Order: sequence, then structure tokens, then C-alpha cells
Amino acid sequence: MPVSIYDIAKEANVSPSTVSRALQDNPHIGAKTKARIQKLAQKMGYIPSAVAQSLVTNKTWTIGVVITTSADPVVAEVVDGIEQVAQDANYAVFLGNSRNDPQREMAVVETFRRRRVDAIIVVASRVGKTYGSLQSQHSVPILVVEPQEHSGYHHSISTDNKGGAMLAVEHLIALGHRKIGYVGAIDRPISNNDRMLGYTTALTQANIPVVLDLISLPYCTDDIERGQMGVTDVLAAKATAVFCYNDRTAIGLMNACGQHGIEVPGMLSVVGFDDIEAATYIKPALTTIRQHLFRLGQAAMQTTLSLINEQDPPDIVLPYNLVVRQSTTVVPS
Amino acid sequence: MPVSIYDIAKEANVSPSTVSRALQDNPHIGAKTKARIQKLAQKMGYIPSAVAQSLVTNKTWTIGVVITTSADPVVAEVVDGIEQVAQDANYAVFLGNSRNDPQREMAVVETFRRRRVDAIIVVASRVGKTYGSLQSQHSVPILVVEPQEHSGYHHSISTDNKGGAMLAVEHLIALGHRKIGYVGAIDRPISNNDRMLGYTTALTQANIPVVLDLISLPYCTDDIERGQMGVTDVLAAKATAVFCYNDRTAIGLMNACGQHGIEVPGMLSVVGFDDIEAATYIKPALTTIRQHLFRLGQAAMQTTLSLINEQDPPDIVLPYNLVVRQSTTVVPS
DNA sequence: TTGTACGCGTTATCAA
DNA sequence: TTGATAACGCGTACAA
Repeated sequence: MPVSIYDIAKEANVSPSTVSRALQDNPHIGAKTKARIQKLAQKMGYIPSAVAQSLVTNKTWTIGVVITTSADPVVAEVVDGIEQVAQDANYAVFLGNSRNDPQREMAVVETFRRRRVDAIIVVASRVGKTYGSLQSQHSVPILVVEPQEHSGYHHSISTDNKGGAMLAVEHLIALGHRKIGYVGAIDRPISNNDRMLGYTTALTQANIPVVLDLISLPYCTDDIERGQMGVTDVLAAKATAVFCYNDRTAIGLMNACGQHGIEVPGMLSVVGFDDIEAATYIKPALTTIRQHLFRLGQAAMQTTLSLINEQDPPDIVLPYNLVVRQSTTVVPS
Repeated sequence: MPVSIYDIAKEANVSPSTVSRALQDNPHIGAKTKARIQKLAQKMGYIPSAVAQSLVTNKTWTIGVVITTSADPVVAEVVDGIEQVAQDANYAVFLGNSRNDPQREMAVVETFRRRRVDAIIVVASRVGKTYGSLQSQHSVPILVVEPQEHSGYHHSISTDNKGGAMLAVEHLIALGHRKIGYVGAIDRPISNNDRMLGYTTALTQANIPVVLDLISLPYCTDDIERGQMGVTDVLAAKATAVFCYNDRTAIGLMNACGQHGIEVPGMLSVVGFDDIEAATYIKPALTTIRQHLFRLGQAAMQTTLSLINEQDPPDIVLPYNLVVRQSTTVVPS
């Protein structure tokens, strides 16, 4: 068993409460005894029990992070950002994988509740509305990153999907493309809608008609596969360029292009979304919309801290920008 | 405040201990009251406090996982495996990033101790020996995955680095290569040594002399950069093939090849280690040694469970195999 | 089968 | 400035 303040108290011939005070920044204690106790505690290898502290203060200094899988590089980067801010604020983070299973996701949230986390952050949820009732039922703040359902109950945060998508499509238009396809993710209703909206808006603003055949929404939850499935649709519609829901979709699509003898960017320009590391070293290097996922994670945790402290969350605007690489070029004549 | 067993007891006109018993599998309770209490607890939205339970049982059902960063796909996959087994065994996992900073790593371990985790798993540590003293000092089991320092104090687990490396180099030899380079990771002493040993062993067994000029150990901690730096060394030594410490190193190396006009595999065959997802969609697709990182994580957690239960850890043998793709071919004549 | 009383390690409210 | 004492929510030996 680890040493307790009781052990220290006996050793120092003081009461446990004196020890407790010495170990905090409690003003009601003499400087000399304070120093003496602290030194003794150090020497005895005392490590305070967060468990006992939590029980009495009713605060655990933990947050629960729900993710699908850390194998997704987008998720991993967001988690990294969350963890960094949490660590600096003396919070520890619980990680719980849902593996895309709503039932498991609810189970994870339940264990977080049992553990009395101070807040919950959900990254890339597939569950949705359920959080509404949870939020109203209990008092644990819940923040959803890139929510896939609208709900008035929980807070949320995300990059400007519409703006980013517009930027991507405007880039293609500037290169002379008119037949621009979109391969979307049907299993991510909200962000997909926003990105598709950016796509259509950019087209409309350039007086280019929106052609439904150019829009592919494969019934598929795997990013890579989705791209492989989507490429046949956009090629059938004679697209000269395609904007993909995200980088991994673009990578899957470019992969399929290689198999079909379609040259990128010679015959088809490709733009992604996210700017994961692989975008830089794939051939051809992927033109994409960079969203700073690490900062997204940081912002999520910062917002969570405000929520915990019952302050108004800061209005964080997440940066995004176009990164032009080798997967896009002027329209073939 | 959440409802407690006390609240339920009042509502049901029984004592708190009866409630406690009803909520567990305690035999000393009537079936009817047990059912009644359980239903009532459900209705009142009771969620047991893991904090209070931990305090009295002296067990938290948590484990701490120390990593460098979840942005590393290798780490992410291992963590996924750990989390899965942990979740199935009713353990929650704390995640702590060291960001390659030994001081921060120790701080993370310290917070895990304060939180009274039942065990600690360290993935890809850069700290080393320090865990020895920690382990002997306290009683929390520590397991190091892919340890980078030998120590008799903590347990460890890893794939057979030497065997995997031999397999890789034997593949190149079978393709007729004789001038085979190695680009290693000097910041990962143990695993790098083992892989290098596999490299030299395979050469020696084939009666090929080990040439030091063909071995490059760039002073660099970033995988991608390391590959970019290493390529000049092995090319200067006129290598026709190169085995890289890991996939990301190979990717960086192949990247640099593209810039130097070196054709892969035409002029240089490349083999990696790990088989991360990017290995499948990079061009040319990377021949590599597949180590099942997810299973490595699972095995780590299974071993940890045995450690916690003071059983002898099972002797887990991790599978690995050669995956031949497009980055290797017969030696140019 | 059920209830009483105590303890887990710590903070916090009182007195002294 | 210090020391008793009561919480915090739960498990459990012991008594009823």
C-alpha cells in the first residue's frame, strides 16, 4: 500500500489535517512546518490518491474521449490535440473506441459516467441524437467534434466544411475545369452535406450547372473503398476533375485510377480534404484542403474547459487553406 | 449530484448495504427484494460511482498507456489493440503523450500513479532504464512494448525483429541482390540492433560480406527524414537494394529517390518493416515485413491482465511475414 | 436474509 | 496556526 497522509502525520507528530494543508496551498499553516512536512512527504515517497481526492471534492480531473478507432489518421491527430491541452490543464484523458458500433459507443459513454469524468468529447460519432437526451438527463458537458447529427442539446465544433469545399472547387474551376465530380460520404450526413453544399455553391457562383450524374455517394463506410467505388461514377459522367470528401477517399480513388489506366492529373484532376500526412508522399502528391486537425483537437479541449468552468466557450475559428500539389492541373483540351 | 445507494435505500425502505448487495452478485439477499431494488435503481437512473468503489476496493480498473504521439500510425494501431482487450476486460485506458520528451514521460507516469492505475503500458518509450527503479520502488506492473533499453525490472513484449529482418533480406538475396544497404534508426537502440542483426545474419548465411558503407544510421528521430538522409549513403555505396528500419523510413527514402531520379524498383529495390496502411497505396506499393501491430497491442494488454492477476503471462509469439509488392525486383544486370 | 458500523484517503468545517 | 470530526459513496465483517 502507498503511504498516506496519515502515515506522514504519525511520522511528523502532527495531525493528518496539518499534513493535508501542507501539501496544498493552504494559507493556514506555518512556513516552517509546511516545509518540514513537504520534505518528509517527498522522502517517504508519498503520492496523493486522486481517487480519494475525487471522492471528496466531487471532481475527477478526467475527461472521456470517444472515438471510432485511433487507426484513422484524422482521429489520431484530433486526439493528439485534445490530449495536449488536457495534459497542460492537468486533466487526464480516458480513451474509448466505439469501433463504429453505436451500442458499443453508448457502453463507452456509460463507463465514462461511472467514472465520473468531468466532461466527454466525442470525435466522429456515428450515433447522433442520443446524446441529446443524455445531455439533458445528466449534467456532464458533452462536446461533439464534427457532429453527424444536429441537436440542440450538446455543443459541437468543426472546421468550416462549406468554405473549405468551395475553396477546393474554385481551384479546379480556375484551372479551367467545368465537369467536376464529387465523391461524398453518405455515412457522415452533416459534414458531407456541408462539403457538398460548398461544391454546388462554388459551381453555381461560376455559372456552371450542377449535374447530378457527377455526384457519387457510394454506399460504403470505408474511406479507401469509397474512393474506389466513386471513380467509376464520375468517369462515366465524363468528369475531368473530382473533389473528394476526404484525403483517404481521394487516395482510394487515385488507386483505382491506376488500375483503370486513368492518369492523374493528366486525365483527371483530384482534390482531397484534410491534408493527412499520406497526402504529401503519395504519387502524385495530393492537392487538398488543409484543416489543422491538431488545432481542432486543441480547440475542442479548450472549449471543454470553458464548459467545465461554466464559462462561455470562446468562439474559435479554425483555419483551413488550399494546398496545391501534383494531383491537379489545367483541364485537358 | 447523481443518485447514491443511500437515496435508493431511503426510497425502498431498506438499508444501504441491502442496496449494495442487490446491485452486485451477492448471494445473501432475497430474489424478490433483489429484483425490486434493481428495478428501482434503474428507474432512478442510478450510476455507481467508480471513484467510491475504487477507494474501498483499492482497485481502479484502469490502466495507463504511455505513448509518444498517436499521430504515429504504428503507435495508433498498437493502442487500438490495447484498448480493445482492455475494454472487453472492463478496464478503462488513460492515454498520455510524452511527445518524445523524457521529462514529460515521467510526468505522465506520475499522474498515472496518482490516479492509482492498476498497470502501466509504455509504447515506444524513449526513456529507458528509469522504469527499472520505478518498477522496484512501487508495485504497479509496468509493461514496455518494443523496449529501447534492456532492464531486468520491467516486463516487455515485441515482435521478433531479428527474424523479420532476416526474412526481408533473404527476399532481396533471392532476387539476386548482393549489394544490399540498411537504413537504421539510431534512436531506437534495441529494435534497431535486432533488425540490423537480422540483416547481417542473413547476409552472412548467404556468404555475402557485410560492408559497413552499406549501413546508414542517420542522426535523426523523424522516420521520413531518416529515409531521405539515408538514401544518399546507400547509393554512394552502390547498393542495388535497401532494407529500411520501418515503412515510414522506406517511404521517406523512396520520396528522395524520386527527387534524385532514382527509379524504384528498377534501379533500387526497397523493403520496409511494419506494413502500415500507407505501404499498400504508395507508388510503388511497398514490399515489407508485416507485423500485426493490432495483435501486438492485444498481446500487450493480455500480458498486462496476467500481471495484474499475478499469473504467469502467457508466452505470446507474434506472427510476422513477408509481403511482396512492387518496390522490389530482380537485381539489374 | 437484513441492518449496523466501520473503513478506504482525502478535504473541509468547525473549535481550540 | 493547529487538531478533532464529519463528510464523500461504497463494500463488508459482524451482529441481529
